[in-house]
Amino acid sequence: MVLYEQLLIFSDSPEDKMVATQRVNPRKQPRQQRAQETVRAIMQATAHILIHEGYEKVTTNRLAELAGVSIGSLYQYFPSKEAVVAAVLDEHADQQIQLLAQSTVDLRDAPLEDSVRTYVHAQLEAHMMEPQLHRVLCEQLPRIRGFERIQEINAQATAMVRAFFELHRARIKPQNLELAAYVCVHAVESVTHAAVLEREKTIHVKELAEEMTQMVLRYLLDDQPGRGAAAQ
Amino acid sequence: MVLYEQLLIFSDSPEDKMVATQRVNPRKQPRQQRAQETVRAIMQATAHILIHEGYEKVTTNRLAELAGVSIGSLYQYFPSKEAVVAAVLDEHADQQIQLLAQSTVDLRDAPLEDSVRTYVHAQLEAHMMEPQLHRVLCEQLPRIRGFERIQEINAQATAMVRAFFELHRARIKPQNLELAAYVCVHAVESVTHAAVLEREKTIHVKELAEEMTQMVLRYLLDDQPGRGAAAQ
Amino acid sequence: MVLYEQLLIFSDSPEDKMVATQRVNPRKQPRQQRAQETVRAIMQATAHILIHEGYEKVTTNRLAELAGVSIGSLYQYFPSKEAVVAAVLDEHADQQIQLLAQSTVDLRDAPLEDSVRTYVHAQLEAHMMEPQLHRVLCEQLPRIRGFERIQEINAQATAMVRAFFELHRARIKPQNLELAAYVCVHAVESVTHAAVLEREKTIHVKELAEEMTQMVLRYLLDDQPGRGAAAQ
Amino acid sequence: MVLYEQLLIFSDSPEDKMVATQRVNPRKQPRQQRAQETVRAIMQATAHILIHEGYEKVTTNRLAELAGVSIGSLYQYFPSKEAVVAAVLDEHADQQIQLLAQSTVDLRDAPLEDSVRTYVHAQLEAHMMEPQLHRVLCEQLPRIRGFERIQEINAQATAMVRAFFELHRARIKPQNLELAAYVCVHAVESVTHAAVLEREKTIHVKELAEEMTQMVLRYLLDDQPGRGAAAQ
DNA sequence: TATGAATGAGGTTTCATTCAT
DNA sequence: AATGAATGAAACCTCATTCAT
Repeated sequence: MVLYEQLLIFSDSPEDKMVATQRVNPRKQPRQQRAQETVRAIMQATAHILIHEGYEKVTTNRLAELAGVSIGSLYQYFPSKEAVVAAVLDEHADQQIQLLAQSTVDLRDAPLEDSVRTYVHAQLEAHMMEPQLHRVLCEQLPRIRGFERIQEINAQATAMVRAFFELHRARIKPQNLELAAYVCVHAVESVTHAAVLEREKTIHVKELAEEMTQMVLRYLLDDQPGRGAAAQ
Repeated sequence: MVLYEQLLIFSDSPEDKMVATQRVNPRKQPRQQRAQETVRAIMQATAHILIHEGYEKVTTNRLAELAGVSIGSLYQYFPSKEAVVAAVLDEHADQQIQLLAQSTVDLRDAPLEDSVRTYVHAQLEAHMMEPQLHRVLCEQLPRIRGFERIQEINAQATAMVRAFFELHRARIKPQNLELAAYVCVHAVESVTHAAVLEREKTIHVKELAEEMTQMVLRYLLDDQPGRGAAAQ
Repeated sequence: MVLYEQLLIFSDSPEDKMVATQRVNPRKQPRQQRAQETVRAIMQATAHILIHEGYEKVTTNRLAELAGVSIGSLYQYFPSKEAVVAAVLDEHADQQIQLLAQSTVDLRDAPLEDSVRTYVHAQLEAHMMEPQLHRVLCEQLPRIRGFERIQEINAQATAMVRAFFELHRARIKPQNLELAAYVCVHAVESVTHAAVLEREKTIHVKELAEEMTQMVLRYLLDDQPGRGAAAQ
Repeated sequence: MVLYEQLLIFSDSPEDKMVATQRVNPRKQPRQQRAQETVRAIMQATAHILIHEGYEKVTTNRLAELAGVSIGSLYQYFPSKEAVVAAVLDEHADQQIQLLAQSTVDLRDAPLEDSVRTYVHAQLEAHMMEPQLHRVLCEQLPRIRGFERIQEINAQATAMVRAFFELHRARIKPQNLELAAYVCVHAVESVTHAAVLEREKTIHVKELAEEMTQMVLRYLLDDQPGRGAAAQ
């Protein structure tokens, strides 16, 4: 439960999102169902163009056209082009966080080895949701808000992992748990990231996951129990 | 010498660069000194705007104005705005590669422990050259060409590291050297990357370097001789 | 009726024109009346500049300014400068064809002499509609699309005249009716053309028409009935 | 000899051309051989681009590059881009006129039938010299100077033909010789023109020539002696 | 005389956004 | 609420021409 509770910090509750959105979006909230559909259509159109044509091709007029609404309607619900893209980005990030949170529920009592393995797999899965959208958001959108969000997520993940390490402090070799958590989180996140973004699947995902698990465990532990079972 | 020779593969010789540049740049090469100065001024202006105002503020007219040349002169040497930015990017990447190559000369006969430590430090140093420019190139320019270049560099680094692992195969635990090299290169590169990009220097560089070194070594080796000596 | 039906082939019906225009014009069609007026204003401005200043002076900014609309509005309805000019050209050509078609209605049962005379006069009248615009379109616009259109029109006119000759084959001397039609159509068209374009009206139009009629008739017929009546 | 002498009016003598060129070209005349070659290279480059890419693609920088000279050298001998094109146009027109003049030497004592036939053939040949260049000059260059030159040439040809008609007035039916000459010259010129410009050689040149000859002769003469002999 | 670097006015076009309907 | 016509600042880029070397 440790992880679950921590992760919920990331995930904005619906109310939070309203507030957050309102910061970027002074426009009225869609109340009627028709309006909700309009917003959805716009965001889908945005994702579609991002995936298939890239950020440069995202223009508000095109978004509206593809969404089948008028440009005026778009500006009823989004205050600017950036706000539209940010909404798509947020939705994707939220989905990732949800997945990560769900995957790491109830790790409190698990052995360290299993927890690490589960975390690594959760990261991989999270990166592999809608990989095309993920790719374009990572590659092309740092300037909108992506970078901050990723750093923010990683910072929270580091805090969580560090807290988790505290529970197992006795077995863990590195003295500086903060630093150890930082290194582990970033190493796992970015190897995962790189693996997902490289289109050619020369890298077998399961093998990669196990290798990362090994790296983290060997780094953390002096003794390596259960290693034989885990080795590929 | 192993590393040195391999790394020189990255670094385009001046002649290669002429050719490569020409592929993106159908414009004439500056022959007279005056023209060389023009090109330099444009690239410096570009770096300056990238650092201080971001990519969105890079416009050809502003570049020319800041460089103190006419817009026409810019287009004599660069076929497009993207080409100017790409040139800056290339120059920076080349400098990084040079540094990495120089730092890892003569690792052939060194013990594995020292080699890894040297490599990690070289990565850190390479990322810390002109960190502001580095930051903006990483954050804002993936779409120009940065992503491909980074992947390319990492791919070559992986090949190099893998070849290096072969030399020490006897001591190395992971069976799949390709995968091991992949994981190590990406982990080191991206932890480094993340550390450099986070502005707040809460992370002490030397400590971080040592931690990454430990992670890699423990991952690779069954025995950890000299670990006491390496610890700071 | 022969001529009338044939000529209607030239004249695109409104629906056809929509389609044809769309091929050159990926922009949206004006739906509201306001938009129609905008399009009209742009085309009138274009004609005005073409007539009074020539093609070189046609720039999109000037067109928009003279039309009293913004440059953006111009690009809402025309994809390029050339498209604007092409639209003006098409409209003029269509008007000419309409005139020619109307003038040659019901020639089926007329004697050859009258038919030829009517055709010659129709050509003259067609060339004399908006002669200034006609002049500049002919002189300065072959590269937009004018040349193809003229050749196309002449090709269709040749087919029509040839079919007409077949009806009178018995009286017609030249054996190769295709060739005869080709020569007659081009001769009449281009003498007319030259006469209209020469500003100085040293040439009296009526006389010229009669002379061309004589040329064609004498070329076609062995006997020249009614020539005395027609002679000037 | 009548035609020959008249035609020489068209053809500028070398001295005249110097003068004429100087009107458009205040630059120094090439004296050294090297300079002559420069001028030649520029004009050839111009013709090449005109033929293969059209007028829009003619830019002074490209001309200089293709000619293998510096842009500065181009401006030593031509005062403007238009002057370069005009020089090519003039050279071509002069060549056409030369050909026409040579072809119609010694028509003074020939029978009218032969003279007309010779004239028609001469027109055809004149239009078929370098047809690609001819085509582009006619289609794309009216605005430089082409139109005036063509009208001018036709005006002189009309004068000549009219003078020729005077010699044969007794046999010629049309009363208004000026008008008759006008019609004949333009009809022949433009049918020829159209035939040459239509790329598909569906029209057999010899047949066409004979047909035009017949048209002119039948128009001019009441009796048609030797017509049987002429018909192919 | 020849070179080619430099110029910069001015061209075409885009696109985020507004606002009358 | 929805529409879509209109806006216009501002982007990119060309190319005829000049002039220092």
